[in-house]
Amino acid sequence: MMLSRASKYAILSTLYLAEHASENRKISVKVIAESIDVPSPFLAKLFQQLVKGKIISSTKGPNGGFYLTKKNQKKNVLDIIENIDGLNRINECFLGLSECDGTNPCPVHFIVEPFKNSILGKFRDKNIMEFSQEIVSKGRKLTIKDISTEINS
Amino acid sequence: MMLSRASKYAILSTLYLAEHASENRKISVKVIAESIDVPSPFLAKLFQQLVKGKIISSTKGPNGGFYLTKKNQKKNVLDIIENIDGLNRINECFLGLSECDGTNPCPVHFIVEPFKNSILGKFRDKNIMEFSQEIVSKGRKLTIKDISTEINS
DNA sequence: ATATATTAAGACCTTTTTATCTTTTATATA
DNA sequence: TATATAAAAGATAAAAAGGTCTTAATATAT
Repeated sequence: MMLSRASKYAILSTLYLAEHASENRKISVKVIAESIDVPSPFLAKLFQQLVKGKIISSTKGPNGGFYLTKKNQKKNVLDIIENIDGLNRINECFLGLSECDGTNPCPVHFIVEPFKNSILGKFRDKNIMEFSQEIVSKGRKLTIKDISTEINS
Repeated sequence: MMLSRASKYAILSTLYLAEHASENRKISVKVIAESIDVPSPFLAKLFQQLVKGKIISSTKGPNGGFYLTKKNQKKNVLDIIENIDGLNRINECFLGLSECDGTNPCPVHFIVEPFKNSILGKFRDKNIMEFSQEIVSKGRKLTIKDISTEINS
């Protein structure tokens, strides 16, 4: 019931593309990596995979970079998670039981299950673009930059 | 917002002790490891740490093993998690944002937060013994044994 | 055409987590 | 008191996750 760091990076970066990139304003890994403070070679790998999965698009060369086509914009956050982590990970029992369901539930099953449905709904019901627009309209900042570490540097 | 495998093992094994062990019926790592299908040397390490953390107790030698004292029984599941994973891990933002709270929430903050409170409550409000009794009274089996893998072996 | 900017691909490294093995120590009991 | 049994301690190994680097391919602008 949790995302890998890779998935988190992928989600944040794809949402960044949704907000800032377009077919004629492609953005390079380097720029995104710096904006949301993610290691850029690692993000490059993830983006490669997302391109293969047809969740984002890319072109090489000058003024190249990553962006979302109309089709890409219809994908949702769960597609990103599925592409990077697979669906098993997010569906595993919170306490690690192999057989955990309504008939043989773990002690927290009936707390976890509604949450899982709710968050999976959130990740499925809006497409990337709608999801992004909601974030923008509410003025939210999505960054993993740690302010306290900046003070130390 | 997730438990390590180590924490899961520790929780299940401690609950096993709560149900099956007592001061005059100590149980060895080997027996527990087999019952709930956890690697026994790994569990031995975890138990060492839980003993140091005064969450479970042990005695060496013949008829030795692990068990819970009255004091141990008053500990709760969150104490186990804290001892093995620390509390940071379970408190991290679901999407990995460094600053995620009510004022600058991530897109799923208001879904995750109630869940987190609810599950932390569950892990804190009952002590180990009460938690275990609830499981037993409901006839639940806590195992990570995978039935499908047993067919293959 | 050529130079350049950028992704693609894949090998490689590091850290963390999970798991194992070996030796030492404590203790019950015969 | 000797012996067997079980945990404690710590060294080591394997696997997974996270991260880096180098080279190749390719699209674009000039």
